[in-house]
Amino acid sequence: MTEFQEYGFHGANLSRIAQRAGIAKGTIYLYYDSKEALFLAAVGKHVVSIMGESEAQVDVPGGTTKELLIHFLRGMYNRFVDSEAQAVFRILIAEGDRMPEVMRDYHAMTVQRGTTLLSKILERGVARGEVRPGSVVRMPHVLMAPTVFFAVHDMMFKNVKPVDFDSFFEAHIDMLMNGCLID
Amino acid sequence: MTEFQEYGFHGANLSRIAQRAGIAKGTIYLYYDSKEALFLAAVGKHVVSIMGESEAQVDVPGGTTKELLIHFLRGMYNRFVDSEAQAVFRILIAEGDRMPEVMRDYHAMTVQRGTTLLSKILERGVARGEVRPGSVVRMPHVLMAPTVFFAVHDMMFKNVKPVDFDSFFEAHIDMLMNGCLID
DNA sequence: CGGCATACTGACCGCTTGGTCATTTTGAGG
DNA sequence: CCTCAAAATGACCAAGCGGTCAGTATGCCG
Repeated sequence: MTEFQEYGFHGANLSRIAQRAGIAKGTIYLYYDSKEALFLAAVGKHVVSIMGESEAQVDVPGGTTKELLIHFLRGMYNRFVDSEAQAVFRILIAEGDRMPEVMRDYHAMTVQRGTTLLSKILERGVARGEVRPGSVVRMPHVLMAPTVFFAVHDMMFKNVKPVDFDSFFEAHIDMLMNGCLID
Repeated sequence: MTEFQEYGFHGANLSRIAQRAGIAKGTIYLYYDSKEALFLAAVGKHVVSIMGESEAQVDVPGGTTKELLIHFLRGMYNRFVDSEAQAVFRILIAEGDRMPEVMRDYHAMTVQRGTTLLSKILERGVARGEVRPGSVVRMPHVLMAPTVFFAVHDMMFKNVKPVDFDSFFEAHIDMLMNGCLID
């Protein structure tokens, strides 16, 4: 995965992968038919592992909607800050077109799952009178958008001008709770 | 650019690039020293062109803060929906590490410029009593995060489960204006 | 210890491709 | 129509890499 992330699919070198793994190049072919098969296996494995963590998130504790949202979003940030998850994310942005079925899985494990859970939290919040019904409830994607932004910004500009996580998270929560305009 | 976007740096093929350009492979080397030089030139040119458009955005018309924000954000979405801008964005995510100085330029032309302008709008809004001061004003990144999310989602999942732009934009504006919680 | 199957190795092969350069084409000026 | 310099060409080369396979190491069992 590291090799693929650093060099991309074409740039990745099987001799180097073998070296990193502490085995000989030929050994790879005892377990995988081709470079592509190895690549798909590596990506697929990590997509599954993300699903596992996401699954655990579904068991949210009781509490106010605000608490639930903070808990859920913090979990998302944690997952994205993880460098292996970021490696998968990055490589799927770059080379996802070559593997539509992996992209379907990835979508199901990330966006689909995330919006589903957010919808549950929000609808529960509407029922409790804690959440204002409206377009945000119908499009929960916008609530997790800053998470993705942070991950992308981190990948691209970590060495140019990093963004402080705590301030960003605070602003994220502040925005989704109150907005920034006075009506 | 198209070739690099489709195959990545390593996967891009100079014969094919020449063919697309309607010239012979050798001709490339009359103008560029190497594949890398060609790549950097292509990316650099598009980074500059994005700067140009961004520059134009600085001339915001007068109006309420809400109007200014909508105008500014709509401009950002338009820029990101453009397929060439997306190609540059995608390739910089994938291969930005190999060209730190390009990344610095790109950061200046996008995030830096965007946050600077947003800050101006917000501070003006605070002065006019239209904007609630707080962490969002200090971290305007979160206001443009959904734009980046939309672009990334579009790149990755266009063929899996596209998101309707109008609904998304509406939710974005709704969130930044009002938040979604009732306090 | 010996026999044997399984796992592993890395030198090797053939193909692809970045890069070169002797040769050809172009077109401006006389 | 000729000359000649600048531009363009594409066959060619060398290097690198995905993939193979004959040979070697390992370790279980009788």
